Amino acid sequence: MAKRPTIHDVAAAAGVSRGTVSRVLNDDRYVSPAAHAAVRRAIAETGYIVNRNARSLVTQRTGSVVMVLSEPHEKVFEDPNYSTTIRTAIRRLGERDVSLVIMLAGDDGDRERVVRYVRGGHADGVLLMSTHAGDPLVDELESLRIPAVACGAVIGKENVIPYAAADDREGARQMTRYLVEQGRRKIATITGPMDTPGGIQRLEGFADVLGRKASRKLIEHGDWTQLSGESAMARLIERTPDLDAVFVASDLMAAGALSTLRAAGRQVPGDVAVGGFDDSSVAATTHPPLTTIRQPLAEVAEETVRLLLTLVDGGGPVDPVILPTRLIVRESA
Amino acid sequence: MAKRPTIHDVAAAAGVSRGTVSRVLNDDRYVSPAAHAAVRRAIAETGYIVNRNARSLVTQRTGSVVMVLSEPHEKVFEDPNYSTTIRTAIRRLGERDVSLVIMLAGDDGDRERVVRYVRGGHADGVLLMSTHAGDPLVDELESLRIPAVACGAVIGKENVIPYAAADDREGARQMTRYLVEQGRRKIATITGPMDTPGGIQRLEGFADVLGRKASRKLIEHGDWTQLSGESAMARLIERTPDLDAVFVASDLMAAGALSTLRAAGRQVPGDVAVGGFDDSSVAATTHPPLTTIRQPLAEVAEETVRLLLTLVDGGGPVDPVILPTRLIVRESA
DNA sequence: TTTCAGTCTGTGAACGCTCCCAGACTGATC
DNA sequence: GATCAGTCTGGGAGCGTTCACAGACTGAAA
Repeated sequence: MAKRPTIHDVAAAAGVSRGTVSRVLNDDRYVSPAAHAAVRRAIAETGYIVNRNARSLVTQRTGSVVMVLSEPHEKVFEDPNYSTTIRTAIRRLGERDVSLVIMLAGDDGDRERVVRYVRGGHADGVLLMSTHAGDPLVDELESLRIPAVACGAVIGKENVIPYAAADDREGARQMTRYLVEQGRRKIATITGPMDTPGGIQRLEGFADVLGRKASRKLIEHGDWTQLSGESAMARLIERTPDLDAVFVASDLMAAGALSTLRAAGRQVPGDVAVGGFDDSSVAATTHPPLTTIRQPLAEVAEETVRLLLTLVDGGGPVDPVILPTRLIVRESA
Repeated sequence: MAKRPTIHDVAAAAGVSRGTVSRVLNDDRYVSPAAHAAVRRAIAETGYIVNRNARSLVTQRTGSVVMVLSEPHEKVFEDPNYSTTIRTAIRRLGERDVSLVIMLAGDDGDRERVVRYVRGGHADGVLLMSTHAGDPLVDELESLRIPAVACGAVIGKENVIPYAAADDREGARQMTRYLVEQGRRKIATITGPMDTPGGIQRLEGFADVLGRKASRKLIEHGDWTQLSGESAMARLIERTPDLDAVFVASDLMAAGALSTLRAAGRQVPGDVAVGGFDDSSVAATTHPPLTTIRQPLAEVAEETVRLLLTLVDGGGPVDPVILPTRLIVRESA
């Protein structure tokens, strides 16, 4: 392979200096139309491409951001929602010619690698995914003063790490209200982990609507996995056999709840109505298909990226963005 | 934030020259134990981290590889299998301190961006995912002579792009044999797209077992999506109402086939046995749970990464790796 | 005519690293 | 004590950019 052309080669081909080429490359002021045209032509002729390493060396900017997935290894991606977010982020960043590096932060070794990466100046910004409350990584990033945003709030850091998120609380209210309207009287809930915004806020929304009817014995906690949905449902029907509805804080857990109910001989929605949350891809494949709350995942991802790019460009402090959810009625409720 | 320490600072702190520090950093020969210790200590004290840009500028190596997802935008990630592959790749690469950049290659604009990225020397290698037959990107990468491997064969380029893959053909044979052993007589199949290895080879395996009984009218094609599974199944039962089994080349399509069968009033597995492929996460949530073929996805991903790193390290030509599949019996067959 | 602001261009000096070469120092061998 | 191979170290050059600055040229205003 022939050696790659450098800015010198372009300058020579265009009959101008390095400086002028650089100015054209960076859309700087003060380049005559003639010089501009000559440089453009020379770039096309030589097939020149800027060397980002050389550029980064002097600008201290990398043209890439890192997405950090803070889940224990086994769980990463278990939630199909990740896919949408990643895809959307790549696309939006790509349009701005920013590339996306993905790193895991499931254990201390991983976290150290992330910190080293960021401290090494290899990313202009950090996009946090599913970061749990108290994650030490957040403090470290904060002290490095690198632009950071989160997709979904970081509990306890809502005022430090800007974020975009779906309106979990209102979404939970929508579903709970719907169950009430359908005439359900004994409504239980299976929540997510209580150190995640989805876990906390979806329970709050549930309680907002039911008030004191949301008794402790009608609440069980899961960890977003299907298996945890199964066992939480089992505990609920054992404790309150006459419940007639359950709001499950994620579709995957709802799928688990459905199998438990089926195994227990309860008809859905005849005996028990089941409401999910997410409108993820499993929602359509369960039997019966899940009535659920759709989160505008793509929009959340887009907003997250927008926030990050604003920060990276020095666009000053930004406010969290909360996007509305929507009830999707299928057959389970 | 204080300016980041450079190799000069470390050298000064250790009382040696830049050259010696660089030698320690790169595990070069000829460094005295004393100098080595002094440098290590100085690195710890100063909190020094190498600047990869500066290093790349001279070594022409980046310490990162790019994963290219060659699917039309809407489809990327639809298949939950992506998640496993990405996660595994990140982890294995991370262990070697190689970072992973993900790019989309769904349209020409995307492809051009990928080529520019690679031509710009920003990656040491390319990991292709689900690349279709005839993708122009492959030729371009070939001409750039950058190490490239694929996760799953690239049709028509099997001898050019090394790959790791599950044994699709044998997997299809396993399932078909199983259906025959269960006493099924009229066995149909829903294939994947015929420009993908999974589409082609799973059909071949099916035909291997059934011989001339695999008549054209028992074959329908899908595009991996659930919807395509639904409609393919509808065409099959219309054309051959007395079929008693169907081998579907992916779990997602099988989920679609299940709903069509249910809507048509056929009992599964009573009237019609359904066999899937992938053992992806949907396989357990369908009703009834899918009997399917498990692909060793994580191992495939690991092998793919290993191949790539071997190439990147100049480890010479490598051979494709084919890994065995396994029948998972649940309830649908 | 002079002055001046505005426009445009070229050049040297970084950025932080690795590579290579020259040279110093060891100890063993002739 | 000279030679030599092996070990170890320092420093100059260069990787491909951007940035700051100096200087040249314009045309309009004083």
